[in-house]
Amino acid sequence: MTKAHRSGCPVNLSLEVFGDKWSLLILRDMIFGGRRHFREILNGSQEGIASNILANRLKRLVDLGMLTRRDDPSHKQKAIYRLTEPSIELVPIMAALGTWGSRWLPVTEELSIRARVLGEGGPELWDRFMAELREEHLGIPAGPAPDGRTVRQTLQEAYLAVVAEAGADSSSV
Amino acid sequence: MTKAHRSGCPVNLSLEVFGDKWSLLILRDMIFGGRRHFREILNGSQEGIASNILANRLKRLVDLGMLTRRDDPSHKQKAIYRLTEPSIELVPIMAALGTWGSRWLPVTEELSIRARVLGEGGPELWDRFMAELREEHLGIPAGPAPDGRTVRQTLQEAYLAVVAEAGADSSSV
DNA sequence: GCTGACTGCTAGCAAAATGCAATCAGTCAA
DNA sequence: TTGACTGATTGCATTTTGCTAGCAGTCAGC
Repeated sequence: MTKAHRSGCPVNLSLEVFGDKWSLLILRDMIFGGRRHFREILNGSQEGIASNILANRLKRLVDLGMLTRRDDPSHKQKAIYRLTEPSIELVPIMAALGTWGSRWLPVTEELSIRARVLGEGGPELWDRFMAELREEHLGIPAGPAPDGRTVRQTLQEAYLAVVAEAGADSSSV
Repeated sequence: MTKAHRSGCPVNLSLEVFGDKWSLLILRDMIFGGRRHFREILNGSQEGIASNILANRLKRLVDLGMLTRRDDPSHKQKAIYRLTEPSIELVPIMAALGTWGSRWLPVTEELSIRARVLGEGGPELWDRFMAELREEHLGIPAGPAPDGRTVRQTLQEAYLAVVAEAGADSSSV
């Protein structure tokens, strides 16, 4: 099943895992948006992923060990997708991508504020965020938050502040 | 010509620039391998890019402002591709990708030693490397190297040390 | 001059991936 | 029993990729 790798270079192998247009966006929504169900990801995506692509990518990411899939006890047809340690450790990459994109690309203020806050927080904030993701997805206690708020809450508040300041109408996330 | 963006999210926009299987590898070879000519990239690539894909990607990266193209005075048909400030600032992303890939994927020791050294060097080393790239590609003096060697030389020496230790036959880069 | 290696880059074509819309069978609350 | 919802699947047109071959022009050496 596993196709041969093009090379043993870490950058290349990383690209073989998430070097397509969708995989990293799915992981982004799971990491920052807290999404864990198929429909949550499908409908919550700003970019509008197609359901067949999403199904394909979820399967692939599970096969690659980036996600795990389990049945949701509350609904026999529902599946819960969880991050694994490798995907949790994408946080620094997400931060680097967000910082770079915010600097050089035509980002919108609402959608880049999280990236900026995370980037400015530096490795300490990333570590804290990863600890919280481990608690959420792997059941490993993270301990109390230094400032009483989770990192995701902090990011969300920054986002909401921008939205409120920017104007009136907005609803997502 | 410019197609509409899927969203203003920095991660998404970054992926629209280099979220394919080849663009980032081309930039990797230019950054770490010092390659600046079409054939250098084509033949030096461990992964074996096809010439039409390379031509397409180079054109695209120039259009996007990630590279510049100029004629080589030494040969009327030769072109020199140079990094721009945005692509030079991919160094932290490359470092993060390299660190993550080295930890979680089946990398080869020879091809991952550079990533490890760069990752362990941290932001100071990245800054120094970027300064050297600015000198090389933009003509902005970098000042003397702290230890008398360029970062690329340091990485290359680490690579050669691994190759020498590992066995006998090797030639690339 | 002539040759032969080299320059960036194209052409042709099969295979694979993507995008889009419709649809599926099963589940659950009301 | 209805109707909304679950994670997917199907079919089909379009786009992208991968591979092989080849292009016209350039240059060094003889």
